[in-house]
Amino acid sequence: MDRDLAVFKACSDATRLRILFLLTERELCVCEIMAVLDMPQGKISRHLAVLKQYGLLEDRRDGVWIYYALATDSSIALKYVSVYLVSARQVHERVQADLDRLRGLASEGKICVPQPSMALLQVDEREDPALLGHPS
Amino acid sequence: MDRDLAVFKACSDATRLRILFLLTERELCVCEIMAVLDMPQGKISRHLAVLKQYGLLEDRRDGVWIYYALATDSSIALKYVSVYLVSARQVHERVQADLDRLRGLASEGKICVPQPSMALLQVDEREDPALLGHPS
DNA sequence: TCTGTATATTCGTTTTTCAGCATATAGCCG
DNA sequence: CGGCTATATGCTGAAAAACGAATATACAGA
Repeated sequence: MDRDLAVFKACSDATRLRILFLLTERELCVCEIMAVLDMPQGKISRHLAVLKQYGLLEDRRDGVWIYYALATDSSIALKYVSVYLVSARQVHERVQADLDRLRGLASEGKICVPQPSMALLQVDEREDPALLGHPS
Repeated sequence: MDRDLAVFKACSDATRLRILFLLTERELCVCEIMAVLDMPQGKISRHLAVLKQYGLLEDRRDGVWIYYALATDSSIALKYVSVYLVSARQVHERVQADLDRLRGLASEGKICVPQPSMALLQVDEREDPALLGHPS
């Protein structure tokens, strides 16, 4: 039961709930979540750490980036929460807005794939965000 | 989404989760919950108030006693939590123990139904808990 | 109206949680 | 190695949550 309790604790914060909804779309790296929610990096990282510690998320490293994804049912409660997330994501406006923003980032080419370092780009080119492999 | 968040906040406390599991059995009055969980009255009342405020419970008064029951789906999250509660109650040992204790109280006649006041009973009879309409 | 019981609520304190800021770690690439 | 970037973590203060103990309210019955 403690494991289930941990799941509910993990879900009982607005930021974490928004993150969970975002991750129903696909796995995401920290900077993508930062960009969508427009929150400072430390805050996002800490919430991700909580979600991972409580068993809701798994992470994998790809070079410099760390991708987080919804964990595959590690407790009874998580199973039901997962179904809830998928069902409710079409209903809540704020979630819809977050998902739209995420897709917007992706279509602009701001996706987390290994790209040449920003340091390689000329200063002038930095003004065009489409050229960047990553959001700042 | 705020309503769903409230549901998760309500579930993110061990005592409240135990209360919710108990209420999957049937509606209960405060003193029954007190007896099963063996916790002080003020604590139980406050947690019930939180659960009610967050929309998970409804209450009705019957004379001196106030019965609490699971609310009928007031939000998306609550719908899934309700299904979770019913599914998980057979799995968790602590929940089983609580439910057993509840049924034990009921079979001993310690049920919340209007009964003659304890003051009416002779002092000697009080020693036999089966004679009491209510747990103390 | 007075007594006793069931429940709610207030108060003061302790614990937990969260945010912001700064700093540390780790990987990439030159 | 050294610089840059992505991410994690430590610290501190503020806000929220939870508790125990005491008090208040509401109802029943004589």
